[in-house]
Amino acid sequence: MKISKELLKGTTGLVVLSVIAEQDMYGYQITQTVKARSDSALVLNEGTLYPILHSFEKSGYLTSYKDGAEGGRERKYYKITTAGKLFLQTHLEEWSYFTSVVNKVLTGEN
Amino acid sequence: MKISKELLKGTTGLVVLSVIAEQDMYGYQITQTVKARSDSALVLNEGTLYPILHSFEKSGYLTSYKDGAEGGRERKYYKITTAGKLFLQTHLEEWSYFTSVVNKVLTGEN
DNA sequence: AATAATGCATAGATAATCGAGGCATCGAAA
DNA sequence: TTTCGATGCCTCGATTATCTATGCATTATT
Repeated sequence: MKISKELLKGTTGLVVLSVIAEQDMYGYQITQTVKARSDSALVLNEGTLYPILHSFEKSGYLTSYKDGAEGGRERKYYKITTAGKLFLQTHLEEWSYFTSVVNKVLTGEN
Repeated sequence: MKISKELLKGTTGLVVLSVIAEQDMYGYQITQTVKARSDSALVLNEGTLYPILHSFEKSGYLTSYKDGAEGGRERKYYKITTAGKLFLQTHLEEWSYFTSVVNKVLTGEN
């Protein structure tokens, strides 16, 4: 098993996909969800989030649709695709493997 | 507790410092040690490793000395300093916290 | 009326890592 | 003996994830 560059460089994409996988979400909602769940340890900058959403949509991992909520203002919701679920699953395994391997090195096991 | 940018971007420095903390090591030895311990999952590029060693030395986390081994060729050994140990300790805690927080978000806990 | 929060988006700067190269020594195989 | 892979250190330019800053609009609060 080999760890991809993207995962080594950051877990942002993984985090974003995983919260959308639970339920359709719009950008601002994603930032708030991640922040809340991480006790404010993980903060998604908009300058980071939106390009990721756009690139995932372009890659076919997400689709988007506009919705006006309950008579309120319009939001852009993202929904995970089948390809996105597959991508998420492999990268979740990769993350798990990555952390175990790093911990192995850090603790000096061999 | 706040996660530093460096940790978010990579664990390379952490891994490097932690292996040197166990015993003095030279560059090539570090790459081989990390590779062996990680079942070849983590590979330190020389273009990544050497700049890190130099910057850690400049920051006072490492000192270096030349040694000819057992009548063999000369190698440049790195040794961790007290400041380096402190740096390592805080960043180990940070890594641990970071992974727990990411896992929390990924598993949907709240 | 003003301000903070919500909501989407992009552009330029920053910085970690990569890929490729340079150069030298050493041991083993051909 | 020569050639080639492994060892050993190093630097430079390119790539790319992320950050900071900005723009603009709507909504709720004070």
